[in-house]
Amino acid sequence: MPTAKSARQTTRETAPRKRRPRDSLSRAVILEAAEKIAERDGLEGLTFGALGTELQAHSTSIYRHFRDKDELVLELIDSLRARSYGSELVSTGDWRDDLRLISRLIHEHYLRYPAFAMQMAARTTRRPTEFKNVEFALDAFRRAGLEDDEAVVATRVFGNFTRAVSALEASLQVLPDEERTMDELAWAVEYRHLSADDYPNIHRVADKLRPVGDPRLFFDGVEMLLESVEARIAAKKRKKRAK
Amino acid sequence: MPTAKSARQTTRETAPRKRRPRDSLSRAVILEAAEKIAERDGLEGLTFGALGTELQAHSTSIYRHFRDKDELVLELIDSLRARSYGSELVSTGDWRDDLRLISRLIHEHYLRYPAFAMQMAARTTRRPTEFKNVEFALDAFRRAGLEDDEAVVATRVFGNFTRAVSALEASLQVLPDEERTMDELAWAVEYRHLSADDYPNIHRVADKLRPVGDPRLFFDGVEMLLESVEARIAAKKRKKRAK
DNA sequence: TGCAGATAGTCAGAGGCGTTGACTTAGGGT
DNA sequence: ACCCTAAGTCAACGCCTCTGACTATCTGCA
Repeated sequence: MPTAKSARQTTRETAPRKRRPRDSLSRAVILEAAEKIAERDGLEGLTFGALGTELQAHSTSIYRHFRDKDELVLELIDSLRARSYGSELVSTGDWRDDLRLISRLIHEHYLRYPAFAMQMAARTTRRPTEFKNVEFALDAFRRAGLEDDEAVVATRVFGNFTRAVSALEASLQVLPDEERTMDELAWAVEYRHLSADDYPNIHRVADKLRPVGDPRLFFDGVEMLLESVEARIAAKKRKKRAK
Repeated sequence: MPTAKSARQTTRETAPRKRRPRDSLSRAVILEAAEKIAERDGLEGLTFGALGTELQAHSTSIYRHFRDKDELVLELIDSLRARSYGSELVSTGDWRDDLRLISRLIHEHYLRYPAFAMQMAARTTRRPTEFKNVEFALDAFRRAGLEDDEAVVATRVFGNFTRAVSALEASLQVLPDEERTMDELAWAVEYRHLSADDYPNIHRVADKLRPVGDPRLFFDGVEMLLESVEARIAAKKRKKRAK
């Protein structure tokens, strides 16, 4: 039974796969298939086995083109990023709207590929898209009225917030359904039943508590950061006038 | 060779393990062993196999006490959390310092167990420590002068920021050394070489750019969030006085 | 024209993981 | 004294990544 050489048929359905023509595989072809799978089944569906069937090739053929899975995933992340945003990043003229725009784009991108979010957030790719983002945010904070030093810190804090919180939300989406709904229900139900003695504040606001994954929270956070910048600038102006 | 029943010796070293006495295993015992392993080898070292050897028990015995690995990990996370900063969470009297305190404690905790950081950040454990944190933050924001609705949003934003950014930093620590140093160097070197035409702002502030993982950025972010709360309260006071 | 090498695709399998179902044995209740 | 039940054990399944040997095919060179 395990003698592989036996059957050779033209049916190309039940028979053992025909050998793929030489040079029909390449990094690009593999990445395309990987993207398809990732979009369809998420990151946990992206296995060498799945890639093999998708490509109609033997799974281990991929090792001829990528050293290991990590190399494949990193490459995939960068190609997704380039495709997803980059063209839409055009200044509105208003520094607040610019920062809202870039954070929204990144947020959307992370949620579109939630399985990759953590990797995207943590790793530096050092490619044009990344440079453009930094430049864009720096420029906005400068136009807001921050000094160079302040703008650098603000850019980094803002960027870390955007990427980290987006990744957090994305990771919630990736959880198996059962766990996610349990977690979400917890806020609605379990928090309501805490005693008023031990948890007076929670007890009082239990109705208003939002689940951690509430998407509005991201934008609330962005607004808070913007407000803090505005406050700092206002303080600066007051000081100047006092002189 | 694989006949397991053969040798029975008193050496308790080379011989096949003796059966563990009944009821010598329990959730608590298993969690203790799991914590030991996690501290020593990280999360990827925490397998049922490792747990088995650590406990001198068969790996699958654990299934008598935990439904699956997820349940075990969640329980572990909460016990780590309780031990790590359950006792230190005492109000200072000042709402700002309280928020600085809790965010610092969580930040430190995440960096102490970087392998768990992402799970800790994303999952709701619905256990006392978690309730206490929410109650503590809610109370601080209320004392700052926010209304209930505002305090709820602020608590969530603040919590998401703290957990997400801490998890991001932790995940950097977990990266293989080679990749991490490459990423860090990039900020110092590569960003300096960008053209002044394409990236005028980056070019100007290149010296001041900090790597994404710079630990000060976390606390800068906390201060920005505090400032935004202060600004909102100040605005509220002004409005009141104007009446 | 034909042969040698290199190289891309194939395959079996090693070794790791979580999880399951059948088993064995020890202790407690009647 | 018995048996029943639950805790611990074990073999095995199915999935994963990755390796080393194999084999077919294409390219360059005589």
